[in-house]
Amino acid sequence: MQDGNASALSAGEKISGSREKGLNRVLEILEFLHTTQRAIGIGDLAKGVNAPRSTTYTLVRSLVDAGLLEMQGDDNRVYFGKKLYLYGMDYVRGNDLLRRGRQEVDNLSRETGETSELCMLQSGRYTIVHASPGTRPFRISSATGLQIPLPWTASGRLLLAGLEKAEIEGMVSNDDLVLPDGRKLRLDDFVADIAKARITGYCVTSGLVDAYTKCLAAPVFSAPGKVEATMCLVVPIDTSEGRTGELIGLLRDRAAKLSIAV
Amino acid sequence: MQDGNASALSAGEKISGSREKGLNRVLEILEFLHTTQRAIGIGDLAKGVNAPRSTTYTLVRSLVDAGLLEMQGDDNRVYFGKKLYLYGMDYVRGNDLLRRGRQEVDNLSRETGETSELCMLQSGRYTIVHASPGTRPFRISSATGLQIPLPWTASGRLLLAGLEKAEIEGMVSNDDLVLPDGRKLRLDDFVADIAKARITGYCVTSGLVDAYTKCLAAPVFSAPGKVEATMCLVVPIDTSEGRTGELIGLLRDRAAKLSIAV
DNA sequence: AGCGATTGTCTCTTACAAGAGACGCGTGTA
DNA sequence: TACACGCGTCTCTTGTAAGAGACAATCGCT
Repeated sequence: MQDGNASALSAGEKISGSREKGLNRVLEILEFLHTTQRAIGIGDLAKGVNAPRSTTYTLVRSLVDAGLLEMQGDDNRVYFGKKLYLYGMDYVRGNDLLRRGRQEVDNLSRETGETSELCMLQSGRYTIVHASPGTRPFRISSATGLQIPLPWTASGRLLLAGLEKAEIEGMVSNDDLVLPDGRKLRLDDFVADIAKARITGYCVTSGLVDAYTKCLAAPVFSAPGKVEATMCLVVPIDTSEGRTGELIGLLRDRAAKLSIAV
Repeated sequence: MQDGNASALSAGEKISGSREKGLNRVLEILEFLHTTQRAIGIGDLAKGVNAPRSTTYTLVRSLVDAGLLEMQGDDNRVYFGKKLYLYGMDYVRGNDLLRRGRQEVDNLSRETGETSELCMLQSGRYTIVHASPGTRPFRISSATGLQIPLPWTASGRLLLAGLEKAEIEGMVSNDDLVLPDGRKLRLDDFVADIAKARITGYCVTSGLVDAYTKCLAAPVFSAPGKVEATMCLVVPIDTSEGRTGELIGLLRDRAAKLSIAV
C-alpha cells in the first residue's frame, strides 16, 4: 500500500491485474476513500480502485456488515464507518505520544495564532497526523492525514535524522525530489539538510511546498536519537527573523516536553 | 461480524472452521484487538481469533505494511496503527452529528459534573461512541467503543423507537435480556418501554447495568421520527427527583440542538 | 416510447490463497 | 546438557474466492 499500487502502472505491477487478493482490494478501497474524502458510489469505487464490479460489491457488503464502511443515507454511496472511528480511538488511547501531541499542537496554535501540526512517518511517508488551523485570515492548507513527499517539508528532514544515506534513498522516489514549483532537489543536498537538521535540533524550510510560507519544525524523540514525530508551525514567508526565532524556541520547548515522558 | 462468529459455536457455524476467507479473518483480528484494548503477540492473536498461525502471520504482515496495524516497540506484539486513526478522523470529518455530538457531550459533563455519553447503534448493537467522565470521585465505568446489550440501557430504549416488534426481536438475543444482576427482562416489557420512551421523548432507567447508577437519555433525530443517536447522563441512583428533572431538561435541550441542523 | 448507461444480483470456472505442517532458531528451566 | 516451548519462515496441496459475464430492473435523456 505504501506506494506502487495507487500510482498503479509505475514499477513492477502486473499489468493486466489478473487475480487480486481480496484483502488487498479492501486496503485499496480504504485508501481510495481516504483520498476522495467523500462518499462514493460502488460502481465508481470499482472504477477508482480498478477492480471488477462484482468483486467490489461483495467486498463492500462485507465491510458494511462489519461496520468499517457505511452506506451514505439513501443513495448507493459508501464511506468510512463507525467501526473505523472506534478503532481509531483505540489507537489514540494506546498512544500517549499522539494524545499529548494533539493537545500540544492545539495549545501551540492557540497561543501563537499560527497553523500548527503534528507529523509522523506513516509506512515510509510523511503524514500530517494532527493539525490546528491558526487564526490568520488566509487559510494555510493542511488537512489531517495528508501525505506529502518528505523532501518538501522541514519535518521530513527531521524525521529521517539518523538514517543512513542508503535508507533515505530507499524512502524517497525521484518524483519526491521535484518540488511543486518544478525545481528539482538534489538527493545529496537533501541528505546534507537532514544531517544539519539533526545537529541543530530543528529545521526551517522556506517556500518549498508553496512560495508564500515557511515551515518551522522541531523533533519529538521516543528514545535518544530516535525521532518519532515532529511538531511544526507553518508561517508566512515574510515572518521576521526575530519572531521566527521566538517561535522556534517555543516549538523546541514543546517538542522536548513531548519527548521526555515517552 | 455483528454477531454469530465471535460467539462462535452458536448457530449455523461450520464447526471445524475449515477454510476461512482472509478478509473475515482480518475483521476478526481487528475486533479482537478492539476487545483486548492492548497490543498482543501474533501467536496469541492467532489463538484468540482461532486462526492458523501461518495464516495469521501473513495477514498481520499485510496489515502492518498497510499501516492498519503497528508492531509495538521491540516486542513481537501488534496493535492498531496510524492508518486506522486517520480513517477514523476521516469518518469524524464526514459526520457532522458525531463531531458536534462529541463537543456537546464534553460540554454537558463539564457543566453538570456528571458522566455524559453519546450513543449510537453500531451494526445493530448499542455502542458508546463518545464519553466524558465527569467529576465525581467514584468513577463510573464507560469506555468509548464499549458495546452493551440494548435492553440494559436507557439509550437502547430510545434508539429502537419506531421499530416494529419483530425488528426489535431480531436485534435482541435472549442473553441480552438477562441483566447483569441475573434478573430476566421480558421482551414484551422491553417493547412497552420502547413505546413509552418514544412518546415521552426521554428515558430513565435505574439500577440496570449496576445497582448504584441511573441512566438518563434523550434522543437525537436525523430525520423526523428517526433516532440517530442518544445523549445520556449516568448519575448516582440516589440523585433527587428535582435534580434528575433538571438534568433531563438540559439533556433534552442539548439533544434537540443536535437534531435540528442534521 | 426508445435507447444507453448504471445498478444490484447471480452463476460458473479456475487461478490462487488459506491452511497443515515441517524446520531452524533462540530461550528458559530442570 | 537436554528438553520443551514459542517464534518466524517456508513449502506444498486443495478448497474456494476472485473475477468474467449474463441478466433484469431502473434511471435519465431525447
